Amino acid sequence: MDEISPLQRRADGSAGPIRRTALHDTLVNHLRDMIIEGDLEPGTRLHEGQLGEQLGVSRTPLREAIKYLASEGLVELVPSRGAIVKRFSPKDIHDMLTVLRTLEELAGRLACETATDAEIAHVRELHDEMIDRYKAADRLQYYKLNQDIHTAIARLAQNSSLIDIHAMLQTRLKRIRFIGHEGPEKWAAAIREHEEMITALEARDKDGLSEVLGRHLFNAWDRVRDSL
Amino acid sequence: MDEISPLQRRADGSAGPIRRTALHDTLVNHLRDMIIEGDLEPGTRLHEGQLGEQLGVSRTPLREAIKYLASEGLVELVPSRGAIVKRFSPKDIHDMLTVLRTLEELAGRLACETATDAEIAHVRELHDEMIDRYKAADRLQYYKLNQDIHTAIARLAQNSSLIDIHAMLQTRLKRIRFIGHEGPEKWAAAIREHEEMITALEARDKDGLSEVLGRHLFNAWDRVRDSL
DNA sequence: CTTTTGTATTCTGTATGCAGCATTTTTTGT
DNA sequence: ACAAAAAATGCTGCATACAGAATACAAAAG
Repeated sequence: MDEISPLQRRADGSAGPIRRTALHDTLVNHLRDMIIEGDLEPGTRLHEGQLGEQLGVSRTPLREAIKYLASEGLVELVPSRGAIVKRFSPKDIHDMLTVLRTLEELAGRLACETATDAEIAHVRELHDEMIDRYKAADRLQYYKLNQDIHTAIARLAQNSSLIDIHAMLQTRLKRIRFIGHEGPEKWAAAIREHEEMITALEARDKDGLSEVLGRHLFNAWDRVRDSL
Repeated sequence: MDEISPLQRRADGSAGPIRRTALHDTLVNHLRDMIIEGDLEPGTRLHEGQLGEQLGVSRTPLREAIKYLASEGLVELVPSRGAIVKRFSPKDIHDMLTVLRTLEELAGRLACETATDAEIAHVRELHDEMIDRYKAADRLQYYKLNQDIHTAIARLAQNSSLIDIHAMLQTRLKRIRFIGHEGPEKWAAAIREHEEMITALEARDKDGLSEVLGRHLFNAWDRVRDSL
C-alpha cells in the first residue's frame, strides 16, 4: 500500500484554525473511504501505530474512529488483536442486497406518496445528468450519480430510519460496486431500468416504481455475482 | 440518578483476573442497558469523568464505547460538548416501526422457505412459554419472550444483514416498548396475533405469516402512540 | 436593574506512557 | 536435526496527563 494523504492538519507551519469539522468525523470518513476505495483490503489489520503515523494522528482518536466503524460493520474487532477490515462473502452481499431491495421497494412506495413535485424534479435532474455521463462513458461519475439517485429516492420517503439504514447498506456495498464493472449490454439494461424508474416516479406510480426498484437491485446481484 | 452498579472490576482489593470478556463489549452492553432501561434518560449528557468514575473505568475505553453507541444511533455526538442520549420523536418511532414492519414481513416470507422443522419447533416452545407468562400476567418475562420470538423469526430467515438491522431496530425501540404498557384488551389482541403467527409459521404460509407480522407491528404503533 | 465583558472553572479532545497478551525467534534437550 | 520450551519483541488495551474550547460566574458599565 502506497502513499496515503495525511489529514488536513498543519500541512504547513501556519496553524490557522483550518479544521472546521471535528477530527473524529474527518477520521471516520477518511478511514471509510480508504476501505471503500480499496486502500485497505479486506482482511487487512488496522495497525494503530503505523496508521496513526500515516494520518498524522495519535492512537486515541484513531481507536475511537475504528470503534465507530466497527459498529457500522466495516471493520471487525478481534479482542487483543485489534481491528481488521471486514471480508464479505458472496452470501453476505446477497443478503445485503435482499434487504436493500426490500427497503428500496418501501422507499419507492412512500416516495410516490410524500414527495413534492420539486423534489421529483430534482431527481429528474440527477437522472438526466447521469444519462449524460453514461453517453460519455464516464463510469466513475455515472456510478456516483447512480448512487445519488438511489439515495435521493430514499430521502423522498421522508423516513429517517429508512434513510439511515439505506445509507449504511449503500456504504457497505459501495466497495463491491467499485469492482462490479458490468459489460455494455448490462449497463444499457441498467439504464433502461433507470428510465422506467424516473417515469414511474413522475407518474407517482407506487407499484410501478417499487417493482422496477426491486428488479433493478435483483439484476444488480446478477451483475456482480461473477466477480465475487 | 441513583446508585449504578460498577462493572466487575476490583470491587475489593483483590485484583484477581476476573475479566474474561473484553472491557469494550462489557461497557457497550452496560451503557446500552442503562439507556434502554431509562437510567440515562433522553437528553442526558454522558459526563465522561463522572460516568467513568461510577463504572470504575477510565475515560479512554468509555469514550470508545460511546462512539460505538453513537454509530448505533443510541447517542448523539455534539462537537466539543460530548454525547447526549438521543431523543426520539413520535415520528422517529413511527419511521422505525415502518422499516421494522417491512423487514419482519420479509423475514416471515424467508423464514417459511428456509427454516428447518426443528427451528420452527423452537419458536413454538418460545411461544408456548410466552403464553404461560401471559396467563401468569408476568409482563416483564412476557416482553422478553415476545422480543425473543421476533428475533428468532428474523434469525430463521438466515440473512445476516436482516438479523443485524432487525436487532438494531429492536434495540432502539426497546426503550419505547418499556413504556408502552397496553391495557388488557390490547394485550389479548397481541396474543391472538401471536397465535396466528405461530400457526402460519408451522404451516409455512409465507403470505399469512408476513401479513400477520406486519399487522402486529402496525398495531404496536397504536399501542404506544398514546404514551408518546 | 439589565446588559455586557472579563475571568475562572469544568469538560472535552488529543497525546503519551505503561502493563499485559500474542506471536515469533532463539535456545536447549533429546 | 527436530521438537519443545523459554525469552524477546511488538502490539493492543487501559490509564493518565495536558491543552483547548465552552460555559458559568462575577464584576463593571449603561
